[in-house]
Amino acid sequence: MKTHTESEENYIKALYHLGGGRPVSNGDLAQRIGAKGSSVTQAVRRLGQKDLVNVVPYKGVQLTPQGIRLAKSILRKHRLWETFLVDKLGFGWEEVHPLAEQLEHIQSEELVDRLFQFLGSPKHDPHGDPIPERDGQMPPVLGQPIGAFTTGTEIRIVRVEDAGSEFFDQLDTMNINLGNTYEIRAISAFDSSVELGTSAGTFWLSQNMCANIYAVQS
Amino acid sequence: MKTHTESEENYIKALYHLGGGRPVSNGDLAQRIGAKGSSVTQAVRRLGQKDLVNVVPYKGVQLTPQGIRLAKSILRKHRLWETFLVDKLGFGWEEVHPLAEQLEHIQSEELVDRLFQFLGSPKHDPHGDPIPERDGQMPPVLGQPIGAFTTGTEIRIVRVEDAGSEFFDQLDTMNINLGNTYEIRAISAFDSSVELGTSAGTFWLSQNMCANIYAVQS
DNA sequence: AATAAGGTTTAGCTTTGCCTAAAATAAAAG
DNA sequence: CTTTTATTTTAGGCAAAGCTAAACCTTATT
Repeated sequence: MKTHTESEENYIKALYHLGGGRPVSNGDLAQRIGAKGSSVTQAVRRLGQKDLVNVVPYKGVQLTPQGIRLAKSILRKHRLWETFLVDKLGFGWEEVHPLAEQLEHIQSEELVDRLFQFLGSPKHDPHGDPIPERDGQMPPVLGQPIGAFTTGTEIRIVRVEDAGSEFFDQLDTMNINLGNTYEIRAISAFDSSVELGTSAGTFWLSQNMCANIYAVQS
Repeated sequence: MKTHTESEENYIKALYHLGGGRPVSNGDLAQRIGAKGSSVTQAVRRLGQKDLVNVVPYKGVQLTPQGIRLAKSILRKHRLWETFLVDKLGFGWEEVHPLAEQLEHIQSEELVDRLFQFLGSPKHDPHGDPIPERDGQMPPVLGQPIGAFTTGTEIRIVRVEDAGSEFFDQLDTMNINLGNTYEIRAISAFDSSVELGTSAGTFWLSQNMCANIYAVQS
C-alpha cells in the first residue's frame, strides 16, 4: 500500500462517509471537506489518477474497491485511536474526534496492530461504532433507536450518534453512558419522547435525544 | 502558541539538535534535514518571519528563545511517544524513532499532559534521554561512557546513544538493556575495549560500543 | 424547445516546500 | 593582496492544495 497525503486521506474518508461505494456529488463532498467546488474537482482528479476513485465529470465521484479498502483502514485507525484516548487516557467522548483525526494519518501497520492488541482487540469504539477489522470486515452495527422499542422492554445502551458536542454534553449531564440499562416506561404519543426507568427513578428523553441513542434488548 | 507546519517543526528540531541555542550553518542544517541548501535558505527565512530564529545571511541561523521553547516541546512529545511505544506497545527501541517522528507533530497540549500522566510522569525515555518538562526544564543527562570508569567499579546502564539500528541490534544480541548492572573487569590499554562481568560470566565490549553506552556507579 | 438556475469545471493566482543552475559572498591559499 | 575554492543565496521551475471569477454543462421551468 502506497503512501498518501493527509488531504487525500481526508477526501477518501469523506467519500466513504457520504457514499460508501455509491457516487457522491462534487457539492456534497465540498461541503463535507470544507473546501470550494473547484478545489474538489482538482482533488478527485488526483485521486482518480491513483485509481482510488472513478470520476464521471458533472456526474459524481465513486470510490473504487481500492479506495474503499483505504477508507476502511483509515476508519480503523480513527476508531482505535478514539478507543485509546477514552479508555487509556481518560478523555471524554466529545473531545476525542479532532484528536483522532490527526492520529489516523500516522503511517504504520505495525503500530495499528499493536495498538489493537493493547486495547484488547475491541470490536467497537467508545461511541459504539464498529471498528473495521484488519482485513476490512465490519463488525455489526449495534442497536436500534430507543424509540423503536415497546413499553416495558429492558434495554442496554450500545451506541450513540456523533450529533455534536451539545448532544454529548447532554448525555454527560444526564449521566448516560454505553452499557447503562433502563426500562422503557412510556413513549409519548404526542412528541415521541420516551420515559426511561432505573432503580433510582425515571426521567424523560426528548425525541431528538432518542433518535441519536441506540440500544439492544437486555 | 500558534500552529506550525511539520516542515517548520522539523527545522526547529534540527536546529536544536545541531546547535541548541548556538548558530548553525546552512550546510549542516541541509545535511540534517535532507534537503538542498537553497531549500534551507528559504525555510529559515520563513522561520525568521515567525521569530523562531535569527538569520544572518551567509553566517548562520540561531534559535530564538521562542524557538528553543518550541524545540523543547517537540522533543518532549517525541520522547513521551517513544516511551509509550516501548513501555506500552512493546516496540523495540530501534523501531520507535521513525514512529515518534510522526507522532511528535500531533497538536494537543491536553494529549501530551495526559500521555505524560498515563506513562507515570517519566523523566527519561527508553534510551535514557531526558524528557523536557512541561515548563521547558530539562532533567539531568544521565551517566558517563563506560570507558570512563575504573576497573572494579559496579555500574548500571542508564542511557544509550542513538547510533543507528546496527548498534541497537548489537545491544539486543548481547542482551544489554537499561538498568543492567555489571562490574568493570578490565579496560584494554591497546584498543580501549572493556571487559564487563555479570554473575553469568564476562564479555568484552568494543570501544565503539562503549562510547555509545552510558552508565552510573551503583 | 428555449431559457433560467444551479451545480461543475476551467483558468489563473497564492503559498508551502522542494528542486537545479547560476550568481554572489566568505574564507583559504598563494 | 589577489585568486581560488567552498558555501550560500538568488532566480526560475514544479507539484500539492487551496482560492476567486468566468465559462460550461444539466436540469428544471416556462
